[in-house]
Amino acid sequence: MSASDLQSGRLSDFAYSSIKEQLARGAYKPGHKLPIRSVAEMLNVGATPAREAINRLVFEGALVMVGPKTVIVPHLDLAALYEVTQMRLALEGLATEKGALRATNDIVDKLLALQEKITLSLDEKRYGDALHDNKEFHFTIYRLCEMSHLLSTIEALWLRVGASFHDLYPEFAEAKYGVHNHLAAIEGLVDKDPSAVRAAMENDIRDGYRRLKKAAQERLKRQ
Amino acid sequence: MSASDLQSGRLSDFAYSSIKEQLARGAYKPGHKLPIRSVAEMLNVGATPAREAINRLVFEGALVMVGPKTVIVPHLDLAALYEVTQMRLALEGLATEKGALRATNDIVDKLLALQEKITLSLDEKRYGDALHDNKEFHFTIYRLCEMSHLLSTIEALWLRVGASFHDLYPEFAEAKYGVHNHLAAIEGLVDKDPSAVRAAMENDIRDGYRRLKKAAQERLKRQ
DNA sequence: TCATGATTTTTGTTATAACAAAATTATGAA
DNA sequence: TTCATAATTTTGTTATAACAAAAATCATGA
Repeated sequence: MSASDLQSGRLSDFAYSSIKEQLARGAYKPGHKLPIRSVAEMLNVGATPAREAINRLVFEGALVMVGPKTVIVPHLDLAALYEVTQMRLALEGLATEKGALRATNDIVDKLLALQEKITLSLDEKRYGDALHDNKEFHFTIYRLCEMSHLLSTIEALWLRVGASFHDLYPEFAEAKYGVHNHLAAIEGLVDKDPSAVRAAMENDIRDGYRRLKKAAQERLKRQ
Repeated sequence: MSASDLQSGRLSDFAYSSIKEQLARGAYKPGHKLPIRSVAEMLNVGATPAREAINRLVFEGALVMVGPKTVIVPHLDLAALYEVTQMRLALEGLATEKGALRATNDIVDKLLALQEKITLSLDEKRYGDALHDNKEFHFTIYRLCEMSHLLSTIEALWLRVGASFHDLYPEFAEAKYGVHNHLAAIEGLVDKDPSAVRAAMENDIRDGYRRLKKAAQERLKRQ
């Protein structure tokens, strides 16, 4: 991917997406520094778009400033994980409940297909694919409420947890977590029962939180 | 206020705060355009900080892009008001519930003092002061949970509604709304009853929503 | 008067250079 | 070695100029 590939002419957006993707795939270890000029050179853009992208990610919490002139990929931080989880429960629960009644048969079919893909990916230990489809599963439901600002706020939360905890996901994903919750959510959609869908999604978020927390704690102990 | 007054050396932050303040006090009518160069000249800064501030406000939803090169102060939009209100209920409810047990006697005293100020301001028709202290009342409670990212997300929501609906506040504030809810919240804090505090705050948010909606609808009819 | 096309102006974006401040490295003494 | 201090490099920020594209204005026709 290079700057010329981007449909939007804005290099700032290109830089933003690029860094975000690197973060989401865990390309940078926690503590890794991201100086403007390095990022600019890496992406073949000027300092202005690189700076803008970095600042935006700092603002969203995906990167952190540890000094007046140093931004790094955040370290594991259980307090942050807890805070993000609480916000996720509130906002993703809201999106779920508001959108649940709008689920069509097509949506249900899409979710079922996604769940099959997820299960298959987990069986074949393709955790990256599983995580990708897991995200798509969630957002397929959240998009139903048609609240754009809510959606983008939720996305920022996913980015935040993804950036800090991505290196934990492999061991985290092994347990086939989420299958049961996802099926319960689909059932709630079919039954036109918003609060049931919400409960299922909240359960999914809480399960994920527990596993991530455990994995993070073990990681911390080992080091 | 001029650029040299700012403690943070960053002109971007100065520009951001300045525009935000203008928006919050309703200095710009909905539809007002904010071109980078005009803002830059007005604030005596270069194009870069002005651009950065505007983009940030667009990202937060306080300003909107209506064309590839035109950002304006958003028009009244009932759908947006609803969306923001739902998010406020979720996030401010969360902050309230998580922080309620940490309220000390000092906090309660501060809230009581603020409430007296609010009532006095309303009696004397100083609505600007009343709104300011109302915000301080809310955030004094929200700050108790000590979740910084949650706090800044909530602040962005207040900015968003403030920017679009500020011109409605005078007629909106006349009804002495909120007094009862605020007192109920304080009572819940004293009783160490988080869900009671949350209920009071949610009630406050909902009351405000109803009034703003009504005022907006009347305004729309009249025009 | 109104639409439509051409022209002019305005505007957002970006690369770049300069500056000040922070971060890093080197140096020195205990 | 260890710690403080000085020298050096790196870095964030900002103003500016140039460019392309959008918006506004004007002109022209019916």
